[in-house]
Amino acid sequence: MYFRRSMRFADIDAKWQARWDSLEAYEVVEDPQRPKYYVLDMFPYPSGAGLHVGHPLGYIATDIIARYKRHQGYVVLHPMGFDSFGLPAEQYALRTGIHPAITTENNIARYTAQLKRIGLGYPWRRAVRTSDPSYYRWTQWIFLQLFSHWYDKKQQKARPISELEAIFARSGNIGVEAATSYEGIFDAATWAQWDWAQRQRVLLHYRLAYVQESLVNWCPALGTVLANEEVRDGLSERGGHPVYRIPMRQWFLRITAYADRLLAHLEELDWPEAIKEQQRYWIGRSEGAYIDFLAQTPTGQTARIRVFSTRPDTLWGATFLVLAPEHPLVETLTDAAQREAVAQYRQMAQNRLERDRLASSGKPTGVWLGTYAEHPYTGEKLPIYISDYVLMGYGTGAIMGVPAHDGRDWAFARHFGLPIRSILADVSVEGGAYESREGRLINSDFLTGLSVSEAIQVISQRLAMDGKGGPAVQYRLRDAVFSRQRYWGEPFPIVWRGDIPIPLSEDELPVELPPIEKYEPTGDGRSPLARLESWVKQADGTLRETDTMPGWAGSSWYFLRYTDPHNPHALADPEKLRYWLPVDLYVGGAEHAVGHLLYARFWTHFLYDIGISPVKEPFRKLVNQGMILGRSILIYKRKDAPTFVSADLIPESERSAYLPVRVEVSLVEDTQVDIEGFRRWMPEYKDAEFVRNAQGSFHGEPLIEKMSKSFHNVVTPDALCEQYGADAFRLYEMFLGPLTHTKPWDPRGIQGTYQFLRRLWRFLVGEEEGDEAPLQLSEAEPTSVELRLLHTLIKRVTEDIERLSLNTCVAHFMSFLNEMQRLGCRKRAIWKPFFVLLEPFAPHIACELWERSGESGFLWEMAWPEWSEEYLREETITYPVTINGKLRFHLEVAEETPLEEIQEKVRTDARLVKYLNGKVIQKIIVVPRKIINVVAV
RNA sequence: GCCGAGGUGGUGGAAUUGGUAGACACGCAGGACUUAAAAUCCUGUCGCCCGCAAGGGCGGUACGGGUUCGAGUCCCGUCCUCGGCACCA
Repeated sequence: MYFRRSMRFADIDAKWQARWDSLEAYEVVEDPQRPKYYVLDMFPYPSGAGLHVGHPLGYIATDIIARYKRHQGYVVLHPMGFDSFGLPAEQYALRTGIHPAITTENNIARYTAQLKRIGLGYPWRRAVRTSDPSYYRWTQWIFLQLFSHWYDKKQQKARPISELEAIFARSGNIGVEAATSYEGIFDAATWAQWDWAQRQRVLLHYRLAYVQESLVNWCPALGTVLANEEVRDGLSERGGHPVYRIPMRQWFLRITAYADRLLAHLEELDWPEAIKEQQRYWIGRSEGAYIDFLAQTPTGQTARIRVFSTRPDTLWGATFLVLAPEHPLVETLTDAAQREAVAQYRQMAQNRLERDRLASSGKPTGVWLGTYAEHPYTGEKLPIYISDYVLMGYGTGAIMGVPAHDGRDWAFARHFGLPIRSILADVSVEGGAYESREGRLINSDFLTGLSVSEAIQVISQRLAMDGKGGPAVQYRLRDAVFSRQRYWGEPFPIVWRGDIPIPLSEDELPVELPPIEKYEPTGDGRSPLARLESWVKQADGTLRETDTMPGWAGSSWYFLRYTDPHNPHALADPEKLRYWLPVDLYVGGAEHAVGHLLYARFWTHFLYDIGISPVKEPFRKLVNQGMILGRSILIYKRKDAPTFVSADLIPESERSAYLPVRVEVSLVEDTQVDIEGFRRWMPEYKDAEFVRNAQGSFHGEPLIEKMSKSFHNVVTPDALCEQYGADAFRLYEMFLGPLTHTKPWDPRGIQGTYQFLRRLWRFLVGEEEGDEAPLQLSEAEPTSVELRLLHTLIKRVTEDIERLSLNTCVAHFMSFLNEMQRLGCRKRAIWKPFFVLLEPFAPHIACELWERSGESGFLWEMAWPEWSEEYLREETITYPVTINGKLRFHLEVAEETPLEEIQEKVRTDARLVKYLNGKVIQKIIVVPRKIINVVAV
């Protein structure tokens, strides 16, 4: 009986899901007459493992918001699609020879079925996938736009490269303030002399998409280059293979051009402070100054070493210079006697993995070049070192060592016996550097007597005046590597003529990814596409680019495509973009804090500059859903024998004699393990001995940890939906706790929401009714108590949805049902609005109850009920009375009783005397409708 | 080390601007129905103490201070957990 009845929820699910599909209930069309709401889930990568219960947490929340907003009259866009290019499908192809397109197709089908099973109301006709040529055609198009634009710092926007060519023809690059890696200066005459190839080489330094030879993270095992964020401790994040730094020609996007804007616009975003802070740090703006030091090379020439410092005021405290080992001047500045030692150090630094560098952090290393630089004002000789604590990629790759006021410099100076010289009055630098900016300068020529901030101003100006440097701003942010030597990604719309990249024209798009037979990397760093000569070699002698784009290419603009997903003529219709953007609510995991979210912002700013995106910032409000942790079960095996012992029989002191083994959670009921199931599941233990407890059962021990296949603690939504129905599953996901918190998945807990729906069903439909039994609601007038409970519910649920407190909404529904059961209320006037309130959370059962109660129309289109304060009012208010803050008794007064009268009632209350203990009442504080506090001394 | 979030019963959590701490559930215990189990229903469930009982007292939101008539909530200090970053000049 239990089994048959529980199946009914699954039947109801199927009925309504089929109906929504056939009605296309969740497709959406723009309506300029009504307000829009765009709610978005982070783009999933369709992995082979399918969804576990952690994934849909955010999807269910946004589905509830979307349905709620729809009831409120908004035109709601809540789309879903797939980020379907990526390494896992390619690595699967390497193992199996199955084309990534097929793997991806299968995985998407599985994901889609799982998402539909949960009753998520997506407009599936709008689904996009990044690996579809009709989609990546526009990813390639955006790349072409980046390639054909440069960033004008004066106008603070991207401009067409043709305008830059016109400027160069008119006046060279003098006066051009651009985001560029070009360092030379040329005039119009020089530009006119250059041939086409030379001009292209120069322009490439200005384009927002450009190529550059650079040190990259080369991972031989994956046969590919990794982004910095994909490398952890010198190992690849995926697979944990060693990574080496080698030079390679790479595509880059000039995100640094947008650093200032990406930083400044964070202010206006309704995002969690943690994410904003991470982006601020990632962009890492720091103000300071360039300072030029002159140095004599061993051959008697003069070299200029430019350093960057955020503390130019400490110039008189500098006692040495340090260059990054890769710094281009190291070669020329090295004295013959030091050549060997320097070469060795550079060799080591280059191949040294980050892992090793971290392991030895704290112990300074470095080598003196054997030469000196001259202090720009005192002329003092400062020794020049190289050390790997100075990074080539940040600032100028050179620093002045000020040991008195920088901790790392201090450690370095101590280690090499260099002088430590404070330039701040009354400061001790014996035990360590004084890094605070408090104090007055001493021994600093024209800076002496100034405060730190004054001195920074003065020296910065003075350096600029003297031609020895000047104020400067540096960013931690680097340009983003945009090349991947992989197959399963977007091909570049680029061909090469010699060393010059040439963009294809728009009408040649999309450049389709050709089929290949071997997925192995070529081993020399090029992508598998390089083997396809027929594809690479063009009739005109040019060669196709064989790199493909990284995973974040397609995901940096997908939210734009959803507004007009099948438009063959444009990225999207401008009208539709204007209607839908920005995204009003974006929900996803915090792991995308700096990667995806920064790139998507960058692309949107760029597309805004060139008139495509109507907004600069794509995501107005962002919410990070918390992780759902799994509950693993450990059972204990004797280390010395194939014997498992029930966990409750092992005292703490004997634990060390046992080895914990994780059991597949589906073989466990609470902590009790199905031994036969375990033997079948893990045949290597099929003959093991199991020691049961006195009750004859065998127990494991629970452990809360990340949900992962390797921990055997994965719970999938599919089985839960079959057993309890999609609605119980949805409610439980929400009931677990606040959306943003990390929380464990307790498999027993779903009983609670399941029980709630069963009680609701039994209360309204009845115990043993047949499948088609209608719902007999009473037409009687509701009482004031019933109305008060209903309107309280409306108010609570509405307010809680608004602040995304969905767990408390579920609790309110439960309390409401408890009350109605107690009152025996089955009145239509009460339950009809309830069904609307319930629909966003439990759409299947709500729709079924709505239909059975004889209501017409589609429940999901009904207006959201509004509460009315007049029903919330009670005739009497029960005040808690506290004496000096301690709760003593309750006092009931009529609603509109004046303050004085309430105070009088308290003062004369017989119960008061007993608690006063002879104390004298000082005053009586009445907080209207809340509390009464008697102050007595 | 730095940045961010957090610490409330056996468990997940609630308490929206300072106003009855522990809502709503899970689990557990006891009971009803049943030959029995499942399912369902009822009762209890922060700790300690007094009472046969109804009921009452004291303590309690990581720890130590403070502000306030009143603090889980605000302020100062300490400890712990989780997430992120890591030689950024």
